[in-house]
Amino acid sequence: MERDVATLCCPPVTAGVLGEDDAAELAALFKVLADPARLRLLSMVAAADAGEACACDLVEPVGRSQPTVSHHLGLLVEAGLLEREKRGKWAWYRVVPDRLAALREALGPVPAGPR
Amino acid sequence: MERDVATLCCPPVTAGVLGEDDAAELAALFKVLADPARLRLLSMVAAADAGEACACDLVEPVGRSQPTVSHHLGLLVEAGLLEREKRGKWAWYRVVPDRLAALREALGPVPAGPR
DNA sequence: CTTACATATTGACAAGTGTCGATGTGATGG
DNA sequence: CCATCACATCGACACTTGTCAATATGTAAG
Repeated sequence: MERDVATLCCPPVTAGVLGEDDAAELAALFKVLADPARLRLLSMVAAADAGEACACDLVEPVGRSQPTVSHHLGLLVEAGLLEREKRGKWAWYRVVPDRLAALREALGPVPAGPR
Repeated sequence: MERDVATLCCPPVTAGVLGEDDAAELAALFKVLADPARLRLLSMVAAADAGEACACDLVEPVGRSQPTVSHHLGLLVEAGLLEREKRGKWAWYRVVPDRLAALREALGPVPAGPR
């Protein structure tokens, strides 16, 4: 069984020097976002009608083969960025907003907090 | 000359479906963050005393060879996340906060605005 | 059961990437 | 000049990764 990325996450980058382990964990998360196909899939699910999208509706617009799309969706789920629910023969995906927020905070503290 | 990543950046992921080109550009940026050594270097420069750090002080703590560190710093500069200034025989690096902020916003709109 | 369909898994391969040793480039100091 | 130091570039190599065709798994319909 390989390293599970989806557990916790994200000591902020701008505050303090990251240790090798924290850095590796964060890097693994960014690696999931470091692919055009995955970013497009993520945005497609985020823009879907009821907040969820069927895999069957993602294959054609993303312009990759069905196995490739399934592979990318699997990585996004493993990283905790998407949730999968199987209904009948279809697989439905939703974004996990908290996970995205955590990633965002890892890039620095809140932008401009009122004091 | 290859694709320069440091020009503009970042149509947000959560609003609308990304096109292949925008996705590729964003992915290229995330790819730079998708490495433990680079994340550590970034955090080290961010945590440096006067807001800048000499490359000579980064090699040992990051635990990689000098050429490897130079390579990673070069990628961070090319991505616009760091600025380099040569003074004498030393190279000094500063973070580019706007660039980090842009990346953060690409992960979604502002977290939770007071209504 | 059989067929059809949606999705996941496997195997294979080309391309990309992190790493280091060796070497190149410039600046500083004798 | 010549030696030294800081940094960048080059060449090579092991390892990772995105991709697809083929196949397996599982569900629904007849």
